[in-house]
Parts: sequence; structure tokens; C-alpha cells
Amino acid sequence: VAQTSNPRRERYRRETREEAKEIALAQLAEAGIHGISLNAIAKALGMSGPALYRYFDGRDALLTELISDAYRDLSGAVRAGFEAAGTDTGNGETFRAVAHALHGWARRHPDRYLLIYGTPVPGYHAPPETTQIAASLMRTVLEACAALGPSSTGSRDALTAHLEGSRPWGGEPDADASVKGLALRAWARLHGVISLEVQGQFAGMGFDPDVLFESEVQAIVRDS
Amino acid sequence: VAQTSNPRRERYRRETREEAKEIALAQLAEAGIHGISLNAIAKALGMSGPALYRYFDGRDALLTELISDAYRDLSGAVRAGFEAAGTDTGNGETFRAVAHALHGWARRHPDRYLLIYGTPVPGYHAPPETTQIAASLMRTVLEACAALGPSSTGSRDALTAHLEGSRPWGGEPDADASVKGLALRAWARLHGVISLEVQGQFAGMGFDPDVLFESEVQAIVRDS
DNA sequence: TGTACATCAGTGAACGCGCGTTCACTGATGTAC
DNA sequence: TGTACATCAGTGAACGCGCGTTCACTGATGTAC
Repeated sequence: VAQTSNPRRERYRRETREEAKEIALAQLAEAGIHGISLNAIAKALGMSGPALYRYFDGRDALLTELISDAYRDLSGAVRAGFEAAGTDTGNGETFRAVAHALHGWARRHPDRYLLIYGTPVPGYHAPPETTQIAASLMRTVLEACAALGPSSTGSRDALTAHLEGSRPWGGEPDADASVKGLALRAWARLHGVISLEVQGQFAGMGFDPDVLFESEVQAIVRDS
Repeated sequence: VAQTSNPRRERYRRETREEAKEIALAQLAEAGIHGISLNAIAKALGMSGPALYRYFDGRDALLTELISDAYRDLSGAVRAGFEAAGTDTGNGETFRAVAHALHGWARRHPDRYLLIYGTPVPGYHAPPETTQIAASLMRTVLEACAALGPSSTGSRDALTAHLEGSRPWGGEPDADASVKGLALRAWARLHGVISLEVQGQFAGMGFDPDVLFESEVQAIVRDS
């Protein structure tokens, strides 16, 4: 993929790449990951297939970029929720803000959420960059859980004991094992609702997923 | 797809169909849903592509059958766990048995679990049969949750109120709204851990998912 | 101001590939008389 | 026991399709002198 130092050309390049990715996301929404096709994107952009190779190294590179973008975007949205939360008055405001940021992002971008947390494509290897984004997202979750205060019921349970001495998750310095346990359980719990909701598994059951999500968030805060 | 009344031929038909499905599942494991190919299956069976049309109406029919089979299998495994559980002594034995049956099945058949609960393929419509299987699985979960006894903390929460008067989930007679709430939350919670585990999202975090799952099961029983 | 050159976005033809699916057929097996 | 017929699993050729990717190229734009 080529480079330019000309500012006008550079800007045009950026815009075209952006537009291509948007079309790719539309294809993702409409036909799944397999529906993302370089040739079809090029046609939608009004250019011929091979022209896209000026902008992306190939299909895999584009896919990788979509995943990284989504992950970074999600992590950023959650972080923003964390930082926008007011001071914690003991009611778990920070955690609630983080949970709702996560949920809100997933609802706004269901396909991109599944790009990150959906069925993995066998044989596809996430770029090393991904690990770092995952860590920074985990860091935010850990901090939000730490803000829930020292846990009451679960502080010395088997999970905490098991996590004692495990490797750091969100970079240094590492969090307490009890906080890690709390974060892990909270993450899985939130993901459980979000995943089922985003995949449409609640269809036809006649209830509002928001109520379920809110109920889970409250339970997590209460149980901490 | 043809029919026969000859018992020898019928048996051979059944075996070939079974073998074809096994190959399809191997392809699913190795290359994802898109990796399932009629031609490749036929070749693996030692026959030519079109020959498979004697056994399946086409690729979509095969896929549908794989999904139905998996769903039925999972539902059966969970039901078996339910029925194998001893009498409940107030420690949630029945629920624990159901939870572990679900988890065990998912671990044994990760790809098939994702066939049911993974990223949906846009445009693909599940057969009507699926609804019924989902209902019977839900019925087992509802019964397992009913066995947890009247809920303490969550009996009159917002979720229960919201579910009051919603349509029946597991056939008639319908369960209590509080039991439905319990079941919904338990389901989402178990799925959260299983889904992350099966998709490999815990890779590199250096802990045993079983411990997390067990911790969640205990928490569900405790909180009920 | 004008000319020579470099950059690089985009084209069009071509490649090999595997896919699902159809069609007319062959040939073995089983059945009825 | 032998012959005529029906069933049906499997074949091979062919269809149209869209895919990712390569290659040599054209032609517009920008730059250096």
C-alpha cells in the first residue's frame, strides 16, 4: 500500500479508505463476515476491483482493520463512560456507567460487537495489536470494579483463591485477585445478556432486554 | 430426496446421511460455517458431488439439519441432567445438575454450541421446528429454577414485574413471573461464561474456566 | 512561464479456484410373475 | 428356475457465479528546474 506526502492526496486517501470500510460494515450487517467482498466494495465505490489494492493489502488486511477499529472504538467508548462518571458515592456509579457504556455501544453496533466477541473464524489470527486493546479495556473494567469497594460475600471465595498469582490482565500494576474475580464475573455476566440480545435470541419472548440488563447491573453492584 | 421401503437400503441411507453430517461437523470445526461444502463432503465420502443430492435437498437443508440436531441434542442432554438429579435437599442440586449438563455439552461440542448460540448468519431462517426445541429446553430451565424455591432477594424486583403477563415460554402451564425472571437471568449468566469460554476469549488469561463457571453456579443458587 | 520528469490512482484483461446445482445417463439390486 | 421390469444410488459433463489476486497499462496531477 502506497504512501504520499501530498496533503490533498493524503486526505482523499483517508476518505476513500473510510468509505470502503463503511461499505464493508454494511455488507457485514447484511450478509455476515463472509459477505464482505473486495470486488463488491470496489463496485460500490464506483471503481474496479483491483483499484482497492491501492488502499488495502487485501481482504485479510481489511478484515483485520475492521476488527481493530471496532475493538478500539468499543474500548474508547467504555473508557469515556468510566471517565464521565461522577464521584462514587458507594452506589456503584462508576461501574454502572461502564456497564451502560458497554451495553450502549453493543446496541449501536451489534455487528461490530460480534466481530469482536462473536463466533471466531477458525484459522484467522487476530493481530498482536488486539491484545493490547483487550488489556486496556480490561483495565477499565478492573478499575470500575475496584470502585465497587471491597467485596463482601465473594472476597475469599474459590475463584479469588484461584486467581491469586495469575498474570496481570490490564497491564502493571496488577489488580487484587478479588477485584480480578469480580471483574471476570461481571464481564461474563454483562456479556451474557448483551450477547443473547445482540444475536436476537430473545426474539419472540415478549420482554424488554433493557430491563434484564438493568436488573443484572443492579445485582452485580448489590452483590459486590 | 427419495424414499425406500427396503430395510437394507434404508439402513445404508441412514448411515450415509450420518457420515455426511459428521464430515460436515468436521468442516465446521476446521473452517467455520462457510467451510461446510457439499462437494467437499461428497469427495470425503468417496462419491461425486451431485450424488449427495440423493441424501439432502441441498446445502441449506443440510445446515438446517445440523442445527436442529445440535439443538435437540443439547436440549436432551440438559433434560437428562435434570432427570438424573437426585431429590432436592435445598442446596439446588437440580439446578446444579442442569447447569453442568449445559456446560458439559458445550465443552464437548463447542462448534455445535455456537451453531445454536453463535453469531447468526443474516438471511438464514431457522426452521419452525427450532422454536419448539427452544421451548422444551426453556421448560427444563424453568423447572430447574422453580426447584430453587421461592426467591428471597429478587422476588419482587423490576424484572419480575416486567415479566408479569408475558407469554408462556416453555409451553403450558406457564411458570411464575418470578421463576421466569430467575430462569432468564440464570440462562444469561451461564451463557455468558460458556460463550466466552467456547470462543476462546479467556485464552492467555491464565485461569481455569471451570472455576469461574462453578463460581457462577454457586452464586446463582445462593442468590435465588 | 514553460518544459521534463516522477508519482500514483485507477483500468481492463486474465489467472485459477471452488462453489451449488441441473441434467441425462449407467448399472447394480430387488421384485413380480 | 428364469425372465421382464422397477427402483434408485451414483456418475460425469456442464451451467453460471463470484471470489481474491496479478499484471502491464493509461492518464491525470504535482514537482523541479
